[in-house]
Amino acid sequence: MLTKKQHALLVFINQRLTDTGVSPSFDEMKDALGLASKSGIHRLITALEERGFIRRLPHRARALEVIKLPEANVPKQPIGGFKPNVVSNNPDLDRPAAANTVDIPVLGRIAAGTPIEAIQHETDRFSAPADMIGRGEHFALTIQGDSMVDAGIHDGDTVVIRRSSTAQNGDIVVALVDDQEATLKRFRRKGSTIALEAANPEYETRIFGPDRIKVQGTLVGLMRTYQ
Amino acid sequence: MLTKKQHALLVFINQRLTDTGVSPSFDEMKDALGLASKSGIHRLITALEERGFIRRLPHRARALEVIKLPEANVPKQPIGGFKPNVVSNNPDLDRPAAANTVDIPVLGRIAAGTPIEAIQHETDRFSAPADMIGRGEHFALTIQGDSMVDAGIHDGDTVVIRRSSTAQNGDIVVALVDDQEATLKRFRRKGSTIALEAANPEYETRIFGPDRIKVQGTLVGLMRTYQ
DNA sequence: ATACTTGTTGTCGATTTGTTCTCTTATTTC
DNA sequence: GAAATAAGAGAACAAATCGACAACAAGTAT
Repeated sequence: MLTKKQHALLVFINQRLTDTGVSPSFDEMKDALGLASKSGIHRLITALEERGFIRRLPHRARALEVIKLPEANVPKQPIGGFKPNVVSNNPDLDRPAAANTVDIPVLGRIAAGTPIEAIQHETDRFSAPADMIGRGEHFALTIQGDSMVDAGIHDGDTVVIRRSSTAQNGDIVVALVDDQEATLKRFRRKGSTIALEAANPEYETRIFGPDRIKVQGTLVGLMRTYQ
Repeated sequence: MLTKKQHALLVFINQRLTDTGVSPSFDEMKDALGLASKSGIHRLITALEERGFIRRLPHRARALEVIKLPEANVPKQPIGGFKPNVVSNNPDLDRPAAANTVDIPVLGRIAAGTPIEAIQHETDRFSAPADMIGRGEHFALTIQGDSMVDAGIHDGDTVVIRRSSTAQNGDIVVALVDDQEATLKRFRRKGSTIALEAANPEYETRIFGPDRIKVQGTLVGLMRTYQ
């Protein structure tokens, strides 16, 4: 899963994080790996993020977070090492995700109105109540736009989606149109075409040939925070 | 995840909070970090809040709360350390289990339409994401009726309420009318009267004298499950 | 041969940090 | 309740630190 360099960097980042609580900067990482420039680090970080080992806030300094470690039993037991009262240096990792919640990734924003872009990388994590999650793979998205207001889905809401490539008539789904735009709409199959209906009279229902639409998942939950 | 300064400030705030139970003021933080001005503190606080380490009440003095600490196992065990009859003033931190959730009671159903009855006893428990919960006591209710649909609150939704006896104009609140009926409505004070507005043209706004209404809490979150 | 990983150099713009000041809002005090 | 004081919010400026990225070269495994 990881190359040596990627692994080495991940271990270093984790080390620093658990030791000091402060993310290393690109320069510090560069020195730690004995490189002459930060560019290599940049690529390694991108790769680690892509593979889901770390998360970072874009355009923020020292904003790295390790979200999982490679299964490898990194023999990190420092020889005389002992860890005072700390079971793990990364509680988020071993906790089988709290009794009644399931930790799922937030994969970005999705247009309820005019589609913006396909689903991106993980941008955050989110704990959803277990009873909202059935079996299968789930993820969350943040709603942008108001095309689904009549279904009680407002701008800024977070929706929980169960990954699935099929849908029943009437389901609200995340659909990928022409492998390009992802949008949240009500799914309806009409004869040999597929209609994506908004839940807002100001938006029109769009009808496509079945080959232009790929269902990414179906809506299973919604959360909103006021204030 | 944090820069040195952010980390240093977070540690300081946590220190003060666990030592004295009182948030440090911006000036005290400024002195603690050896700065000449509070502005820097302001930005650091903003960054910490953005990263989810602290929470604060806007426009309130000394209203900080640490909601998580960096993974670092800061060896903060005061040498002869002992904790005076306080397990911790920050339950969120020692609770080893529940990741980012807070367990709150569900106190029954509430009418969004015609009020049914006052809030009953606990009927269930519910795990809400921590970021939905601010400070204070919270509880959940299940919505019955459709008087708030235009606010995106539908029949069957679960709402999270922060217990409070006051509300700002425009807040959605749980109001007890004549000590009898509990209802979820938008709160608006008009002169010496209180208006409870539905978010559905089919329902009328009801206006009461201030002595007939008791605010029970304000709406802070909403969850819905499809399927 | 081809694709991928790794190293390096160097540029450019963004973020972080420290300061000074001004304003608005809370909290106290009289 | 009014005035005085304490806090917090935030704009503006400068300097240092940082991260994003393009381009080119070299090593490696398929």
